[in-house]
Amino acid sequence: MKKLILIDGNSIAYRAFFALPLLNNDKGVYTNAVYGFTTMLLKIIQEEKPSHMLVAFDAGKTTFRHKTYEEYKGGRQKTPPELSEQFPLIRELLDAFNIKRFELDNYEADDIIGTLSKEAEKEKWEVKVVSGDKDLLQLVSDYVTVVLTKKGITNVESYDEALIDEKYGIKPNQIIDMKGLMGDSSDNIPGVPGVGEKTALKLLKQFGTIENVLDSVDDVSGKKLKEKLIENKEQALMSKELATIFTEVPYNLTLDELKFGEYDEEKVVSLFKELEFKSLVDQFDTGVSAAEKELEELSFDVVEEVKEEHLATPAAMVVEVLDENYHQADIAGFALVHEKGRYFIPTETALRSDLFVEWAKDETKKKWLLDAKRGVVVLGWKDVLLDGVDFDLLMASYLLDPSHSSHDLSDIATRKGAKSIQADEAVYGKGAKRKVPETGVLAEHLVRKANVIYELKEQMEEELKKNEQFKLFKDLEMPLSVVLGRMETEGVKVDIDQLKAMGEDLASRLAELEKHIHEHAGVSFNINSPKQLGEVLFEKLGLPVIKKTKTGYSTSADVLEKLAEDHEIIRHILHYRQLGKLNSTYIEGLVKVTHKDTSKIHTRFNQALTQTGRLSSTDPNLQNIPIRLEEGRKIRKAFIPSEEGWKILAADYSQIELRVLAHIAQDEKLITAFKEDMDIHTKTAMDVFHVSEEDVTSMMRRSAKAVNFGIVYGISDYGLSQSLGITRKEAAKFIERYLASYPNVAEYMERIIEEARENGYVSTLLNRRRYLPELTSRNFNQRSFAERTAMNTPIQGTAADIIKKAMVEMALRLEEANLKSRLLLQVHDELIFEVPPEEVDKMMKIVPEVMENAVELAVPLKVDISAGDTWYDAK
DNA sequence: GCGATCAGCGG
DNA sequence: CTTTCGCTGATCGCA
Repeated sequence: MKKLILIDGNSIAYRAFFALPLLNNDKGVYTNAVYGFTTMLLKIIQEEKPSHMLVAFDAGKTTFRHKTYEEYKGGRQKTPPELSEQFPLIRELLDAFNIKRFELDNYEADDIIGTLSKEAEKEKWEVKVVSGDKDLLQLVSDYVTVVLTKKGITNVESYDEALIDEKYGIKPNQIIDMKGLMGDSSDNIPGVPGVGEKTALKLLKQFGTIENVLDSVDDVSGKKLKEKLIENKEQALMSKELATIFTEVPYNLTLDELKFGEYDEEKVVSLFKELEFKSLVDQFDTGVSAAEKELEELSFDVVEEVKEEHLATPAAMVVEVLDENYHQADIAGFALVHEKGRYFIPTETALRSDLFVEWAKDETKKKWLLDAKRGVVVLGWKDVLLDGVDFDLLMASYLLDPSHSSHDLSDIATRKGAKSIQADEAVYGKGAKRKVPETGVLAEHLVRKANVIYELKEQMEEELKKNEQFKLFKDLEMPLSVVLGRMETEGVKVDIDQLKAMGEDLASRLAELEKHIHEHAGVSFNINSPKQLGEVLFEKLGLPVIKKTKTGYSTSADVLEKLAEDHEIIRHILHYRQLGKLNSTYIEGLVKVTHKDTSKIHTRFNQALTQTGRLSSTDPNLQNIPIRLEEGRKIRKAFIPSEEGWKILAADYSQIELRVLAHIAQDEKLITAFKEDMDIHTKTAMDVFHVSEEDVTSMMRRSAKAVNFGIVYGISDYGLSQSLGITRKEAAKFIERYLASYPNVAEYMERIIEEARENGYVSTLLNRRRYLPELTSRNFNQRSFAERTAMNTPIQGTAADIIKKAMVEMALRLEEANLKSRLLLQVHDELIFEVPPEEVDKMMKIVPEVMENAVELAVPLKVDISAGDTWYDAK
């Protein structure tokens, strides 16, 4: 049975506004109407569990009713600004809940609601109309009830025909007659003077309709009343007309589009947080989360010995690892769900079973997982090969919408309307308290997880196909996860002794620097504490305060550099910072994660995190090993091949993002520049400053480079001003000049924003998507950010697509050619391999060829490659 | 033991 | 008032 809720948005917002004191959040935004609206909404959702929902709003000031009666709604107080500023927030709220909202020029919310309720009624849907306006009662029928607010906002009363009869003694369709007679001061509907509710009802009980009253006016008792009725005949009829809800509003919605159900819980909670609806955040976290929902019964078997019947294809599979870091981690257990049943298999039972191990490595046995790489790698460490991964729910969820910060199975289940399951955190606990629960609890949880994967596979693939992302999913990200898994498991060899030697050197130099700094300061303090350092510099030494953070003085490097002339201590501090960073993050950090026996580092690439499609690397992050300063670059000397005599080979795309930009903007100037393999920053300087190549100064090139940098990373004029040390205005002018020099780029920037606003998302060459709802935000910062994102994501994302494609292709080539060379790392535009000496020449040819031909663009892709004994030497 | 804050590395 | 991101480490206040 379908159940449609129709909400009179304006009416409820008004009610909420006047019912509640003027709350505001710490940014000074009034939120009381939003709050009231939200509580009402949550209550309705919880109590009514609607399948469909719509909130209607009044559109402009005038409606078709004004043609009938100019003074319609005349004399009304203007909407207080404290309320009108809350409407955009209410809209945002509804969007977060994925509730359709609708307004239409010339019509009131009532008319929209009336039209849709009639429509739904025809389909025999149950309809609930929510409003504070009694006018709506005219819509009540066998299928339609009207919920009116009584006092406050959540105190409501549901009107069906019986209740209307009880209260007024009339039928719903007589409400308009009642209004016609008695009028409505709030809408400035005149009615018949002297007739109030009592008289109106009395007349209607006797005559049924206004028309009948007027026709039989002679039978009306009371001389005065009779006169008034005759005198105001036209006015009464007009008033009835005004009060009549128009039920044939032209609209372009189908009832199905009003479907309510899936929405982004995170988005809602984050909006609540922004609005400071603390109680709602709490209530929401527990009240709507899967944890509190009653879980349906689910039968399953605990496998004691793996038999044929436990293994089928396709099968949803859970390989549970509690440690966040899955390298060399313990497996808590397995679950399999397929057509033959649902099973929990204890770790040992599975791993000692030849049947299971054979099934796992059989690529014809299709497995569906969440985070396949995790499963593959953890089993790999136990020498169990997992092949035949046919579907990865994590990748699917990420590609469909990368914006979700959690791709925890319970969150995906909630979002996608699958059977709800408990969050891992609720089952295992978090932080130090995280532990494996008793077997029964664990088994059930894992089986439920596998069950959800099984349930969602088709739906997710359909969604991917609908978005034309299936190829991206199946031919790029899925194979890539296998490649990444191998890279992670292989690891990178580290010369630990060298690392330690560098550490000792750094430690002694740091001690020396510390001594100097304390002497200069005349006091011993912790240099690593920005708080203490700030006190010393700005209070004790009285240096000028250049920038403040929200908790105190800023002591960041750019601030310190400005103070370098003022005091000798600054140089030492900067140097201390530099060495300290190297020592703690890179030396100590890397030593800590280097495997004792093998001297290898196993990072993890997160393939489902960034909004642009880039990878990230953790535990440790091997994508930010120093290179710019020689001192730091030396760290790379410690990254060595894992086998004697092998080489490290590094291949990086030259200016891949700007080449991608040239391609998508189809900018002839840029395309030519790349075809001729010019130095792109020099070229940009030439174009922006209108000078010839010889006249480009280093300052010009630096500025041009910063602008190019800004284009690639989507920074603001403020960001550019910071990086160039100029004013925001000057930075804005630079950008302007850049865009004037490359009109096609300017056109692209405008086009992509427009397109994103229309579609709600931007996409990359290979159809990766990023949704940008903030493009319509009323908040300048949010909107500007979304606009820069719209411009930048197709560029950075396409570059990510390209290198990912090259990686998959490369893995294939290595296998086909039976090469021993191994891909070790990816650093956004760079691939690092280790290569046996006899393959170096071959690889120096193959790698650039594969990378440069990963896709075909309007410009050539260029790859620089070099080999050396260490990562440092591969430059 | 945890989260917030500041700082700094890479692309 | 806040302006590429993602990751890590040190400090500090709080429980």
